[in-house]
Amino acid sequence: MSNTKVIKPTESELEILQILWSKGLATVREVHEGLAASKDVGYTTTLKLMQIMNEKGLVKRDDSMRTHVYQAAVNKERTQKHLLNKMIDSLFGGSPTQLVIQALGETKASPEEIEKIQALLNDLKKQ
Amino acid sequence: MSNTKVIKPTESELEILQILWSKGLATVREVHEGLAASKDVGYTTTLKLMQIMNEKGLVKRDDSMRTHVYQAAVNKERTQKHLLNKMIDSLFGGSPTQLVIQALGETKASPEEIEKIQALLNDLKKQ
DNA sequence: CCGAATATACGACCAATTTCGTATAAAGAA
DNA sequence: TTCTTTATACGAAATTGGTCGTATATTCGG
Repeated sequence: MSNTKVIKPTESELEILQILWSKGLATVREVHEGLAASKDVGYTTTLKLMQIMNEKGLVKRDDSMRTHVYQAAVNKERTQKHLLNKMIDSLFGGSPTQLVIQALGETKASPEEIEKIQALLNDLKKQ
Repeated sequence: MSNTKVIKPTESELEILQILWSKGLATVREVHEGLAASKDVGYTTTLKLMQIMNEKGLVKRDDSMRTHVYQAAVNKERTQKHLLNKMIDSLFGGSPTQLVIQALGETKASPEEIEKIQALLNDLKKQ
């Protein structure tokens, strides 16, 4: 009953999910305006993409009104985690540590953020 | 003169690069056997892929012998970093910290590895 | 009521990726 | 030498992701 499906959004789908995750509910027009802010794309392209995402189960929609209202159907953290794990496996030989080291290597992380991570690490060591 | 090229290997190309990075030098047959261990694929498919990668400059090959010998032409760390940054942008709102937190969240990192990361963080804080 | 604006549906196209069949040449075994 | 195995080259089908045009319906302003 839970979400054991394979999550594999494409690049474009991820962009749309980003917007839906931040907005919660959104119409195609709203999502499209979000996309159009950073790239050049036609309205029907966005529409089609979202229709396909609906078929795939990546989003849900309320089509009881003429203007459909969409929302993400996949959990943000779970999706992040899933893709992250894929990358860890395929690029970092299964070692999350290697990935973390690379990610921190050239980072612009602020001191506060660094301390947040340190706190997390201390917790991890304890158990 | 240096490697400012856009690195964008596909999924399959990444699998092949993994093998080349670990082996250093390898023939198509060797790479193919590596791939075939985990997925079902024909020999000529692997061959074709590697030929294309050669054209793209992702690998180099020595074809002075009948059996060509390949090696990766792109740097492993640079490739990792590049793809990591892409993921940070597209999935974690540009925050490497968020990615790190997710990656550490459910990790199987050993105490030694955690300390390695902590040492790195201390260095980062200093400068 | 009528025309413009705005919505969804849907088919079709294009480019990139992946797949493999087949041709051909070289090497090895008998 | 002759048959089998093992290489590479190459063409082409199949798939997938992304793009958009066009048809059609609904809503809205005047």
